[in-house]
Amino acid sequence: MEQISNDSGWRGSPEGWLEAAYDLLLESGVDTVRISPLAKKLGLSRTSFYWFFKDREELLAALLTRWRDKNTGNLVKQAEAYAETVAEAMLNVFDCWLDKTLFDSQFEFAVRSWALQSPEILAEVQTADQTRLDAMSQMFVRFGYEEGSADVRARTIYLVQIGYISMQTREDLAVRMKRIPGYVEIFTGEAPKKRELDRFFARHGHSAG
Amino acid sequence: MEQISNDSGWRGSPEGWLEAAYDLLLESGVDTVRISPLAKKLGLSRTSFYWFFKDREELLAALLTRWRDKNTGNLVKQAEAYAETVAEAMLNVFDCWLDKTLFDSQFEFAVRSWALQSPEILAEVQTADQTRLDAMSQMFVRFGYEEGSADVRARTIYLVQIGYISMQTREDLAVRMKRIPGYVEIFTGEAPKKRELDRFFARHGHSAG
DNA sequence: CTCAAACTTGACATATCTGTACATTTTCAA
DNA sequence: TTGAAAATGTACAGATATGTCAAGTTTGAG
Repeated sequence: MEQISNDSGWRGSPEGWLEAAYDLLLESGVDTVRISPLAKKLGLSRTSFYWFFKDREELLAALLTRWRDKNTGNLVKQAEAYAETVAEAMLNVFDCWLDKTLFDSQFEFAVRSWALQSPEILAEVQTADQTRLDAMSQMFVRFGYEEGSADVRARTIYLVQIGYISMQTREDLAVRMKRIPGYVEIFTGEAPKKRELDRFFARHGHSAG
Repeated sequence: MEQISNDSGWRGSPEGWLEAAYDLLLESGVDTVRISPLAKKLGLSRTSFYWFFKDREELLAALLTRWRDKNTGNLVKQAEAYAETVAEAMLNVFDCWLDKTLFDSQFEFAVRSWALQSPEILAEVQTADQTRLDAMSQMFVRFGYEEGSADVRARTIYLVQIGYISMQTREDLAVRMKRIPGYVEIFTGEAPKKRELDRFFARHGHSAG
């Protein structure tokens, strides 16, 4: 009855348009997410778009929902995951920064840029920030850090990542991995144990340096 | 011969258009920096713009030059400023984050968002990042930190700030001040001395909490 | 095979931007 | 006070976007 699949003979589909919109958003920002170029890209008539979406706004709203569902959810999950030590807990969070299936950095940046020109989007982003920061702060509290210290540490980790995203650097995985122990030490105040790092590296298909 | 002042009888001026463009850029991103709206805002005819600038591109280039001249310059200067201890050096850098005359955060964010849709701007931003990171890394080296550690610490400070900018939070100065000692401790690995903090707080018209 | 629903399209009406040409007004300086 | 330079405005031509409509085509279920 409610087939959402696309290989059912029809050329267009809500998903098709959404996917194309997503690509364009990441590539060059919301302002370039317009129906005409999208249609050209998909090789479809521009007006066929209106069969699936009421208007451009509805498409953008769908894009935002996609972002909300993915990034915040996984980050919170990782912050709450079981760990024996703070270092391990932190590395669980780090998983997000290295695994695209957990956290989509480019999407994140695109949405944040979008927020610049839309108060509604800004509100969404700030709600997400708060949720994420709370989850991470709680993580530190769980390991005995005092409330205020936990807050600053959670902020530091989060801000470093948001900053990293905002720098739009595309560096080698190896280069980033080399910095991981340093970050863990700065963030927790103590050096991570070798076996904690090994487990982390293994998880990301990287042999310990 | 080359009067650049604006109160010389003429309504328009390159500076007037640039200023308006700057305002709009910070408010709602590059894409909204268009000549028509600018003209409306200034109460001038749209076409009179072309007396001062060849085209829209030239206006945007001027905007970029303004950014480059301000933000990177001051940050590097603060990182190189004299200090007796690391904590003090770091607080010198922190000056940038709290003093709008030293570093324009909103401008910074707007330019970074702009980079999303323009490879040339992206290249500019990445050059700036490298210059700034180098200056801060050098700062740590000056205080005896080992090269690798200095790099990660410089990155941490910088990324936290870029992240903060990207979060677009407009919080109370008092709230931010309360976190300063925590940040210094995380970034340098040791707590700042009371008199270092006092001097910093005084500089920013804030009585020690 | 057929028919209705699912989908596609081209034409239309409208809006907003861009840059150029040229005529007009304003200002300052001789 | 007058005239050239500086600045502004009106009109035009072109590009690109938006959304609606009515008429078409494709698809799968019966």
